Amino acid sequence: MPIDWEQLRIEQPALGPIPVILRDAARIRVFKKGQLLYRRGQLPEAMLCVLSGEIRLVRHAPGGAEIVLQRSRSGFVAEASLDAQTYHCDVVAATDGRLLLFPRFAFQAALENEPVFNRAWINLLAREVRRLRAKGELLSLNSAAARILHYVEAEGSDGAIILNQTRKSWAAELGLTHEVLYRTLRQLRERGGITIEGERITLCAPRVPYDPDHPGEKDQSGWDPLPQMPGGGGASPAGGIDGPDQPRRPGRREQSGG
Amino acid sequence: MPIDWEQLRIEQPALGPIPVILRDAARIRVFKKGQLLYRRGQLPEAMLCVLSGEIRLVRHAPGGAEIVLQRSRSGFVAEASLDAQTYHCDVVAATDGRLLLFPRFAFQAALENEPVFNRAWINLLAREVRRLRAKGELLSLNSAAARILHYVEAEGSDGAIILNQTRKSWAAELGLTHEVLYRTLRQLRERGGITIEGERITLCAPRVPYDPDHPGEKDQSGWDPLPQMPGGGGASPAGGIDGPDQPRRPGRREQSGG
DNA sequence: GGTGGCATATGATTCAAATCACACGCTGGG
DNA sequence: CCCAGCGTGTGATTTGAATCATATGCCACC
Repeated sequence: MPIDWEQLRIEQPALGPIPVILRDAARIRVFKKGQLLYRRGQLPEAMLCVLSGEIRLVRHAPGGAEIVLQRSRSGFVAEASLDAQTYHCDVVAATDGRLLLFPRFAFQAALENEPVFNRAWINLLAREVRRLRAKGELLSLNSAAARILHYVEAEGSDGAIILNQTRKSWAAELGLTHEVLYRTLRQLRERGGITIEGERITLCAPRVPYDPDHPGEKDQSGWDPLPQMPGGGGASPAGGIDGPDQPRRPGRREQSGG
Repeated sequence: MPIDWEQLRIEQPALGPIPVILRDAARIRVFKKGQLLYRRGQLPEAMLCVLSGEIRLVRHAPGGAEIVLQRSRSGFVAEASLDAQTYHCDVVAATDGRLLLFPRFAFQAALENEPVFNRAWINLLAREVRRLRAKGELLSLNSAAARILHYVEAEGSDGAIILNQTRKSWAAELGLTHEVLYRTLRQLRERGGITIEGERITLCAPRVPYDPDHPGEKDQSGWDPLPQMPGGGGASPAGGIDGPDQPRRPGRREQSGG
C-alpha cells in the first residue's frame, strides 16, 4: 500500500522532516480495537506514529486493573523505545485505526546520517516536553477558573485564544466536565474577567470601575474577575519533591466494584 | 569557579554524557529568589540545568496573575529553547539556587559533533516525554486510590515499590493532600488491596475469601480491595481532543481576591 | 532537658467539581 | 418531515478531596 506523504504531511506536520530514506522504509499498519500490538518485554522493532484511532501503552496491576501510561490519537508514541531493549508495557489498540511504522534500525540510521532530521527529531521531542510540562502545571491547578486562565494564557497569544474545538472537548482537555466549564465561563464573563466573542476568548485586566456619581468609591464586590493563581509562594505541582502549596484534587467516585 | 563534574554526575546522572568540550564551556550561575533571569522575547543564549533551588518559566496574565508553564528543581528546563528565536516566557528564580549554563552555540555544536552525546540527549528527552505522559495520565485520574495504584504500578516493578521519599512529598507528587493519602492508604490496606511493609508498598490481587465454615458464600462486602481503574472504555485524559469518559476534578477554593 | 520544626496520622467540616437530569438547537440520514 | 445523535447550556444533588484542627513521635539545636 503506497503512502500518500503529501496528505500525511498536511495531517501531521511533525512528519514533514521525515527523510526520503525513512519514508521508503515506512509501513502502514491497520489495527482493530482491543488488539495487542506489542507485548511487554518484547524487543521494539519500530517507531510508532498514530495516524488514526487511539493507541495506549498499558500495564496490568494485580487483579487485572489496566494502568494507562500513555495514549495517543495522533503523532508519535513510545518515543523512548528507540533505544530500549524491551517495551516496558503492552501496546494496545483502544479503537480501530492506523499506525505508521518506521523500522527502528532505519530510524536510528536516519538520526545518524541525516542531520536535518536529527535536529528536527530533537526539536519535536523538546516541544513535546514543553507541552507536557505546561499540561502538568494546568492539571495541578485546583479550580476550574484557574485552569481556564492558565490555558488561555499558555496556549493563546497576548491573553487571548481562538478555540478550534467544541466546548465539550475543551472541557476534556482542561480535565473538567462540560457543565463546570460552562458555568465557570459564565461566571468569569459576568465578572468581567474574560470576554467571549464566538470562539475567541480574551482575558481582561481587573477593572476598578470608576463611578462618576461616587468618586472615591471602589468596587466592593469582593471578587476579582480573574482568580488569583496559586503557586506564587513556591508551590510544586504534582510531581514535586517537596511539600505542596496547593496539592491537586483528584476526582471522586472511586468506581468501586461493589 | 571550577566545576566538580564528579560530584555533579553523582547528583544528576543526566549530566554524565556531557562531553568534555561542553563541560569546559559550562558555567555555574547563582540566582536569588525573585530574580528575573531571562525575559520573554529575549534570545536564548544558554541551555539551563537546575542544580539547586527552583526555576520557573512564567507568563503574566492581564492583571498580573502569574501563570507557571514549567518548573524545575533539578535537571534541564526550557529544553525547547535550543532552537527558539526567543524565550516564550520569563525565566524566574522561585528560590535561591544554582544553575548550570551551557552556551547554546556550544550545545548545538556538541549535538552535531559528538554522536554519543547526541544520542544521549535524544534519549533524555524521550524518557522525559515518557515520564511526563505517565504523570499526565495519573493527574487525570479522579480518585486518590486510583492515583496510588497508578503510581505503584507505573513507577514500581511487579506491582511493588519502595518509596524513597516522605509520605508528605509523595502526596504532593500524587497531587493529593497528605491527609487523603494516609486515609486512602489505610483503606486500601484494610481492604487487602495493598500491603505496606515500611517503605515497601505492594499491590495485591483481589481476594475471594474462601470461608471453610460457609462454603459457597462469597465476600459480600461490596467493595474491591483495589479501585477499578477508569478509562477502559476510551477515556481521554485531560488534553484529549474528544469527550471525556472521566474528566478531571480540579480543586476548590478559588482563592478569590474577595 | 526544653523547644521548635517537621513527619506521621486521624477526625470533623467545608467545598467546588462530578454527577444526574433535563432542555433546546443543529445536522445528517432515512 | 421525523428521528437520532451530539453540542450547548442550566439547575439540583451528591461526592470525595481539601481544609481545618489536633495529637504524637522524632530529631536537631541550644
